[in-house]
Amino acid sequence: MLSFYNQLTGKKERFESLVPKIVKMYVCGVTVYDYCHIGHARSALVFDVIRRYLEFSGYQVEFVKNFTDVDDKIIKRANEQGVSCETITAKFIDAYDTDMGRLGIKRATKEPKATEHMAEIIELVDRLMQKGLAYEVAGDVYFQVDQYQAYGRLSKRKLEDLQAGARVEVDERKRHPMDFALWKSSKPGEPSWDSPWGPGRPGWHIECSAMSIKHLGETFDIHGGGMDLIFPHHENEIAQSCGATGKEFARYWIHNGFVQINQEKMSKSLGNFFTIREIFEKSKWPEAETGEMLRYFLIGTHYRSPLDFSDKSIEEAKNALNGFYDLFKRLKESEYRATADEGMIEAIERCKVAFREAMDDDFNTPVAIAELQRLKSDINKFMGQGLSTEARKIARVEFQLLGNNLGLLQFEKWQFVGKSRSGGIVVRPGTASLTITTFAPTVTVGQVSPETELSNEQIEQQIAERLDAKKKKNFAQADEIRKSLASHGIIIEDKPDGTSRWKR
RNA sequence: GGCGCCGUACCCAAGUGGUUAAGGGAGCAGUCUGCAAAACUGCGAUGCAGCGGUUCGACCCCGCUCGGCGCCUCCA
Repeated sequence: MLSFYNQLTGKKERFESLVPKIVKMYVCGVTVYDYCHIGHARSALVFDVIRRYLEFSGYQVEFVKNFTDVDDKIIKRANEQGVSCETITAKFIDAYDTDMGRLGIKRATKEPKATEHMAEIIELVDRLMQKGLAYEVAGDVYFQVDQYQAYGRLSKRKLEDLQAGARVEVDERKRHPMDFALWKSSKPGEPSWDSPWGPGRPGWHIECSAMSIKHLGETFDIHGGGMDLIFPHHENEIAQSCGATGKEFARYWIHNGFVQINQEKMSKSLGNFFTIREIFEKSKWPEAETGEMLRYFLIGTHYRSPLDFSDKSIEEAKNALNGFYDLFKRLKESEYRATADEGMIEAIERCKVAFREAMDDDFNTPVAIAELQRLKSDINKFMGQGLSTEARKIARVEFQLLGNNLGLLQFEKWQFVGKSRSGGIVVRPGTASLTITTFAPTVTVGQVSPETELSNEQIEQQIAERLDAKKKKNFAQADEIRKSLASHGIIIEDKPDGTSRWKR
């Protein structure tokens, strides 16, 4: 039985969907005014894995992930560049799709945009006005926080506490300092829509309420996003939605932890972030492999814990994944013995159970991965005893099936070709706190191997020559070829039958 | 000021009131191999920041201390 931590209740709870076999899930996407960084990648990935696992568990998942395409930052960016907001948003939505695609993140079933839901947004604001939960001041509409008794139930804060520490200047026109904008009157030159309160645009929080209600209904199962959205964004969404409908909004709330650099939150204001595309561009590995390494690294830590990004962690992920792909390569080789077939089947069954237990327990991906590692090790042992060709195929399929939950182990093989070897990611730590705030992280060359690439044909040619030398017991020459290939990053593995396999 | 999180071996990282504290990476030793690689085997925290307390028993519960961080403002 699946259970996971519900931020709303502050406890790990057994999950039961509102409608049997169907899960309705809404996740806050991004504001499209810039390229996504690894923090965005983590969030998208966490919910991608959750979605995959829910599907694996037999649910049909209605997964809505929005794009915020009306916002101050977008307007600012458009003005800076002298282009329209649409130009900016179209560009970064496109970039989002590309970057997330490279990480193997599946598309949501619906990806609504705020600008396409003005009617629903206005209607929702109007409902709140009708109910006396909102008020208008000179074309702006605010939600009146103290009219919603349960305000603070998600973030576990009291209205009084919030006021005490408020660092923002209080807008005198508000009835309560924490009241937030549902509708903002537009200034000249800003995107605007007609409304009962004059031309304007929606506040940040209302779009998510409007879109989730429209696409998933007034009450739905799961709402997710980054930790930082708990307050005020999600708190406000709850207030607006419940206020308007009088019903429960999302029943389970899931929030992912941050990606950090040198123990600090990765953020634009600290200037310590890496964009996803910059990592792909600077990676010394091909795109598909880089994507899988990143994925492995990002889900190697439980989704609610912080995780520190570094070049070393990517390298570790690569080495860990290599173990699987090395095994897969050997699983493809034929064998007539079936000595250990039975044991292998047992091991696979054990792994399946353990894998599910791990994922059922608050989506514990690190443990799920550990189970796959254990299976890898088991199968290596069985292979030494003798696994039939059929058993080998079964093993490969099982890795693929379980790995699919994590979006891992789906490739036929890892192929380190077609990309120049001149990248690598290095995270340079700041030396003092003062440095860190102004520190711009650099993505630079890691391990440089300036050797020119060899084509597969060239490599095969060399290996044939070496084989020949070996047959003639000319080991000196054979070793010479091995050394030469090694200098190009090619590793040769001799098989028992005298032939060789190789890898980059 | 309010709310909250974290501190597990060289590194990453699970975990739990009572088995041998998962798994990975790196390292070392061995088996195998013409050499090598891979694989396999073994080694690696008498201890889970520190100090107290509760308990028959705590890494896990409580308190304090030290260290690091997050939210309360746009933020994945």
